[in-house]
Amino acid sequence: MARWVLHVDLDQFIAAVEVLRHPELRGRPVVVGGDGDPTKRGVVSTGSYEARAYGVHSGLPLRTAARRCPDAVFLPVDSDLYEDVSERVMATLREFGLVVEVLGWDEAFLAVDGDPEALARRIRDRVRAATGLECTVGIGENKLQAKLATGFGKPAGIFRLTGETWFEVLGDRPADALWGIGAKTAKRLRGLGIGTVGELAAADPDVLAAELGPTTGPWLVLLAQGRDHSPVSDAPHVPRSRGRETTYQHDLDDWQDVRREVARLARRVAHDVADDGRDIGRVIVKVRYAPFITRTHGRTLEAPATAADRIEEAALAALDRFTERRPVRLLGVRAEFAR
DNA sequence: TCTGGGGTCCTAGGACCC
DNA sequence: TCTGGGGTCCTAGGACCC
Repeated sequence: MARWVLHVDLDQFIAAVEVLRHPELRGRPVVVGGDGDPTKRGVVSTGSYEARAYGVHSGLPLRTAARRCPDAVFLPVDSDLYEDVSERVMATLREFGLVVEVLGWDEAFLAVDGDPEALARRIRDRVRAATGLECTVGIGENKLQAKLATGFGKPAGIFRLTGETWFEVLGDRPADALWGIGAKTAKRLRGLGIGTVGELAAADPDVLAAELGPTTGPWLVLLAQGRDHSPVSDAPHVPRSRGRETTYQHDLDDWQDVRREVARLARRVAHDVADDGRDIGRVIVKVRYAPFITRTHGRTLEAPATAADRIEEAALAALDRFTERRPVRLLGVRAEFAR
């Protein structure tokens, strides 16, 4: 087991990629999201640091972003481009001959020995030379520490967080500073008198097990203590499911349209999974009614299959389990691989 | 005209079985 | 006198992350 874990995280990745191909935008507030039209339904994928200064962050509705930062340049999401650039970044990381675990487009863990700061600097320089992109490197004794460290190194910095400095750095921070605790869990914890990372680290795992579940409760305590034994792994990822969903610019009122759209999404999913030849065991349909009420129903296939007809059939059968006929703003179809 | 799209994992309740 | 108890599977929903 390597002594150190590095977490490499590209700075404002999507916005940075767009600035690379539109150099005239450097230094301006750039917001990437949806189809680039901030009057439509959609959210911000990434804002440049200049945009973030106006309170424009990932997940913010585009319309709100346009109000907060009217001078921003709005651009559509170009997934294919980001995928290509991401591949180049990951290839650059693999050149170091270490175990590299990729996490999404713009993050990776590396298992390393030796002087981690020296290696972090070399990585940062290599990524910049190869792609023109800046990254931040977090250093820890495990993935959790490394991941949290990165937040303190941004932008373009290097930060080390260990068992020794964990509580000094994080002890007084709110629990949702941790990787895996969001707003909802933080609120439930506050209801139990647990506000900070330090308080969570000292909590009774049995009490949290009773409150939050047998796995989640004790895991949260370990999380707050900065403990994590999960290995850095470069094993290829085997997907569990594949789905497609669409938010409509105008709600669908006619159930005939809903049926047609579900069939279309199902065939798209079938096309997506056709190449890898793995059987589908179950199909789940998601309906988000206006204003924002989401329901799901699924259908297990009689026998696992790959044929588009079977997947469409299962999706329509799942759709039949929805009884409410109210306006629909989003439809989704997800196929789960058998086994 | 607030609130994307692609995922993963966990929980809880009911069915079912011995 | 109440009417076990445990295990597993299935399903819908919740929460989180990038």
